[in-house]
Amino acid sequence: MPTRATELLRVVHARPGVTRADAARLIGVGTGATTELVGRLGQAELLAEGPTAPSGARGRPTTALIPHPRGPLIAAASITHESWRVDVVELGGSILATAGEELAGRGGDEVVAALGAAVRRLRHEYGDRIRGIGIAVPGTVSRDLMLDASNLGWHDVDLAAAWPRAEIFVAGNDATLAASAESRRGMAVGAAVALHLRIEAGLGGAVVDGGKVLIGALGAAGEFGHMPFGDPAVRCPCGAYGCWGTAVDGSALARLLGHEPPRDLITYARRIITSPEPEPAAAAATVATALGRGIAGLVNGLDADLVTLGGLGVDLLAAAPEQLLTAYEAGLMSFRRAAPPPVVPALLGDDGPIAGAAEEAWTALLTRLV
Amino acid sequence: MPTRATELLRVVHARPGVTRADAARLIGVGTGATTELVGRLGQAELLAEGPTAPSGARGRPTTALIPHPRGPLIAAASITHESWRVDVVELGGSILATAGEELAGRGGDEVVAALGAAVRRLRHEYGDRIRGIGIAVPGTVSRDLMLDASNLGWHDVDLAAAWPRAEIFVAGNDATLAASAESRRGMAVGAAVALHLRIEAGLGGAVVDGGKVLIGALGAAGEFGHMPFGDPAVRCPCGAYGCWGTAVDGSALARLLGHEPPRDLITYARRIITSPEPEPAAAAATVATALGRGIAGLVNGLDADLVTLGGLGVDLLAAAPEQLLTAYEAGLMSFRRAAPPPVVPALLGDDGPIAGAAEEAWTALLTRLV
DNA sequence: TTCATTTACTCGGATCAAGAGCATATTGTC
DNA sequence: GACAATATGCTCTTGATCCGAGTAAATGAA
Repeated sequence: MPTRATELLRVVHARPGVTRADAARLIGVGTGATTELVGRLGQAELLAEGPTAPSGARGRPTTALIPHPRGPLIAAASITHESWRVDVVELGGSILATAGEELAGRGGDEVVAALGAAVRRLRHEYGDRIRGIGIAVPGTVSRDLMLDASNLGWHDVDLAAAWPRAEIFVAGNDATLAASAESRRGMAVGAAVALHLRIEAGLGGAVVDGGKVLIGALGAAGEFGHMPFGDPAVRCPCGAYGCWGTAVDGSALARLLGHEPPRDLITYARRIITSPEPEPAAAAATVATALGRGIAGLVNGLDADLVTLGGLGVDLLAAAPEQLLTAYEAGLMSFRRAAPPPVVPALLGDDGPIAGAAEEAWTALLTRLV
Repeated sequence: MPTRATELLRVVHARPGVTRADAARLIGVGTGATTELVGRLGQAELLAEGPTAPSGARGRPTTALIPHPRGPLIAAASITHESWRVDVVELGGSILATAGEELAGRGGDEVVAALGAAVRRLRHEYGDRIRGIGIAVPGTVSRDLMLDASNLGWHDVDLAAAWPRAEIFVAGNDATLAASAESRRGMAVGAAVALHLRIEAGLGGAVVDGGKVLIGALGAAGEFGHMPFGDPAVRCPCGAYGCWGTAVDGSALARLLGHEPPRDLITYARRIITSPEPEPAAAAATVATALGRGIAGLVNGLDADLVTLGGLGVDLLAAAPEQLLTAYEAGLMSFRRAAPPPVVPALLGDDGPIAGAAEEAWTALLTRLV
């Protein structure tokens, strides 16, 4: 078991502003130990106590546990297909500062350098309070922090350059990190097994089991877009045939509509999906059906109790809910049909990846703060 | 973190006979703490010390840590499509006693009652040393320990009747538990993400991530047989279409060969797969291809670094390795093809499920032994 | 004002673990 | 056979953490 101090910090991170008495009950310690704990963590400049709104109940009033004004911070960054951003995040997830700009066609190393410069500026401002960084990227990250983002045409981009020798450095796929955020501060709080699917250029996702994101042996778990749920005749850029991703992303819409595959698949797909015209709508419905069927397969295999959708998945669910959910329920094993796991839009939307980067970095940091 | 005592017991369980000095290094304690720990656990009748083979190296010889002769035990049980069995398992996984018999067509409640009687006899023999039970079953187990085994025609069988009010009671699907065993004492030791697939009547499996088996929200994870990798025209008994299971089990062979689906799918399938005749061999090859393709999809999505096969999967791999592995590699994402995760027969074979039941029960027990 | 209720603080004791220093048991060398 | 080298085990001190019992403080209700 982690130490009581770590447990308390975790509780405050998960529920900032929790009352001291509630927190003590949650981690199961007596009032004596709580005094000692809160005192110690206050001395260490990790926690502070603030006033609580009067509860109206009897008894001595308690205080709220909040992040210390000089406490540690995490830099959370996100690179998307069109921009990058860095936030400074305190215990509990609040954002103290932010910076960012458009990619403007720059290459990966340039973008990482710009991001690194922003991190340095923030570290100058906040000093050693910023203890580490989490980065969400639209691609796969190897163990040695090299990024491959085929959609952006980036290969072997060294993420570590954003903050060499950082004490905490976590990087991950945007879909993976969005899933993490969704399970802690989004729709999937409390879900036993949450499945998050994110369609942007291609289909990615992640499984969160008991609050832990499955990262995979190489950090490439969640590439559900490359499961063969699709048309075996369609070749995927990955080299395999029948990949699900080729049936649900912008390239599928272009194929259905006889268009040339556009350069910006995401913007194109969003335009088609939200189009009121019958032909695009039919294509969207076809794609929604393929999405629903595949979701059912994943729910069958992974026994998820909640599915959250991000990116274009949200648009598809909004545009063709009937087709998506019908295909979904038809694909479920019969014993699941009585209570199909809900398929819902992710709560955090486009902030999911950066929020997840903050969560994962904070999780790593919390194990270090005694 | 778990207490040092628990850590030490875990080390001894994982590597019975480990030397005292090695164990101390593994859990990172000094010799002083080790003396105290081993003394305490010896007093508690959990560990004993035995002689070691002379190492030939200089220095004071150390002792081997072994289970205490009066230490706690676990009953591990397994029900298959043709028999049941109970083992008494000590710390470290050694089997002290065993009992079992054929099912002989009996119903689920009768079988559980017979198993329960065997457990009572063993408890009479070993007394309170037997602290709990783990049961592997060929079906799904709900949270309240009701078993559904459609292959045996059993529904709502109350497993708890085998030992009502047991201190430790874990039950699980045979494939899930075999995966657990394989990851601790089989081929998958050390794998980051191990995928285990088991074909018997239908296809089941499990994912082991960092030593932990994914159990799913309802305890039904690993039903990969119901992912739609198969022919969308084939209806699965589960109600969905295109389930992978329908493409790789005995029913697929029967369909390919134009046979009536036999009553005992497992024995039938094994006969077909191992047949030297060209027609059955071709059917087996077709099925092996479908298996390989689906495995690739799972590896892509879950980022496993090892795949172990159990049940008929072993026979298929032996009968048509070429077809299986070709389809497998063709289905992998291109970046994986340089080093495809190995697909190998499970080491524990038919003992996988019962060994997994023992592992899971021991894991549960180890958290309780101070 | 008084009491019930809830929470916070103080202090003694128990447990656990780390580390220094010393003791012990074996192998290898002279 | 004596001694050095090496590896391990034991004792004791110190410190951190945590629990529980008892006491004090702050609030609402009668």
